[in-house]
Amino acid sequence: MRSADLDRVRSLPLFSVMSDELFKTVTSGAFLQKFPAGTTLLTEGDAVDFLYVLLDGGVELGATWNDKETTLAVLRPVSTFILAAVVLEADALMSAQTIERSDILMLSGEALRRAMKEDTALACAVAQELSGCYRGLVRAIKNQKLRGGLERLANYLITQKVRQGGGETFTLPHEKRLLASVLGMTPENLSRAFAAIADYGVVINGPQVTIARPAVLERLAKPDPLIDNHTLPTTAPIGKAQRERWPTAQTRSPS
Amino acid sequence: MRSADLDRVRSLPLFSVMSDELFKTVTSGAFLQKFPAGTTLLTEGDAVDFLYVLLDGGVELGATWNDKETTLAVLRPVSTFILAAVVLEADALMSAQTIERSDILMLSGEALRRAMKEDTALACAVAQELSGCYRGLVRAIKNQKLRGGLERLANYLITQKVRQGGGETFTLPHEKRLLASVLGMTPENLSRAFAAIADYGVVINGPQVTIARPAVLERLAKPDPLIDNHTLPTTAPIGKAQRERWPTAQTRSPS
DNA sequence: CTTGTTGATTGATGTTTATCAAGAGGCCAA
DNA sequence: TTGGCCTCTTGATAAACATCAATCAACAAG
Repeated sequence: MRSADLDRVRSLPLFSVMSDELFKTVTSGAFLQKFPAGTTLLTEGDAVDFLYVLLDGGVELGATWNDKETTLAVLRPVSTFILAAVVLEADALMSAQTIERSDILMLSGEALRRAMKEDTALACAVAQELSGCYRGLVRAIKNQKLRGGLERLANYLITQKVRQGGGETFTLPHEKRLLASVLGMTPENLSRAFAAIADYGVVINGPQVTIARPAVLERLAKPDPLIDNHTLPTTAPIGKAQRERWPTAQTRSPS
Repeated sequence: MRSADLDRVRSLPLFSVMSDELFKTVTSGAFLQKFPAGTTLLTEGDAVDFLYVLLDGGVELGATWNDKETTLAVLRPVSTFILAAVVLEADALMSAQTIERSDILMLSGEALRRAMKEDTALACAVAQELSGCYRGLVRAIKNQKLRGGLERLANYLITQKVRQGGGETFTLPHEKRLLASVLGMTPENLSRAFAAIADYGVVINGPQVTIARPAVLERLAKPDPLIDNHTLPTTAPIGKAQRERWPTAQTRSPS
């Protein structure tokens, strides 16, 4: 494994607190793998043997029931995933699939669990990471249960705008098909929602989105810090271990 | 505080791993309070200074946006809540309100955070608890995004039946008004759903529910271990630290 | 007993969302 | 270039869900 990749892992809050030797122990049995787009890394119900770390590319976490499918999160580097299942040694509740060619580091779950028992700082870091993930899910449920489709889209656009620097125009990071699944609607309905949101000063041009009248859009979206996590274009790797961290909200590739 | 209450706290997975002295330290600054029904313990956005432990009664965790309200979970004894906010020293994302007269133990969040740093076993227990909570939320989102209202009700009824011993008839644990909020629908719609589910062999009589033809109801509900957590009428306090623990799924009053 | 309150139910109606179907445009490989 | 495939879009229709209004039963307070 390239040392640059190791450094990126090391800079994650989870691993930055570990001693060098423990880090070596945990990563010794690890391997880095490259996957093409569309690869299923994990299917819901599978036993989970590894903690995954997305170093490059993109991963969708999804779930299925009764021939319906939905997306729970889209991950960008650098993110860990299925930490909760690793901690509990439980089966996965979500499936994971690459959406682009991706570099993924796989760490032995067993080794991580052992390391937690020996290193309080690591165990605390895991607890903090899980807390951040938990709060991200609380936000997601509130978003889903309290808002309608158009409102979810409006808030999504505002969040994207902030995360991409706050400029008037930005680019949708995924296919609209996938976005629809994230937002909990059908692709057809997302199309109509995009058409409807034009009335609020949003201009769509393929993947390019321009928010012409932010004030008008905000009056529709009513963004709320208790639901939307706008705070993530921070440049520093980690301000404090305080900040809420949820997969989809992870620090962008730091370099 | 009564020693019986302390014992109940001690038997929680979170606290059973602590040494006696550490447990004393953490609980020394704690106080037990009795609240009448309908008391707001915490409003979303509030700073969180305490870890709460519900010893008796019931608590609703809810959230609000734009004059709409929804229930994220209903807790029964013995349950802890807002652990994630305590770990991150963050503001609450949910409100907490008693739904009955309740006994609630409040532990200093500060003390708990300090204890985590000193006791690996505690930090690991917190990580496991949070993992369980996280997975509970994953289940909740899947339930919400993948199923329709009638399906959610059907699965709720099956879950209640199992948790109450599996008999043909059982009692709804809350007002229907609250149940509707948990299931993500209006009270009116829940009423209609109850009427509709009669076709599947479910007889409603006030709060009494009889599932006359379980097989028929299951064909509608299609319960799935990756969404529904049926496994909780266990008598033992804790089988292993393995079992998934989510507030609403907490061990019932042990005595 | 009467009154007021609250939760539950039912009906009528409108909105939101899903489904089915069709077509436009881009992209890749033969 | 052509044909096939995919995404996105649009329209027509149906199902699901919310809202508004009214009624009823249960219950507590006067």
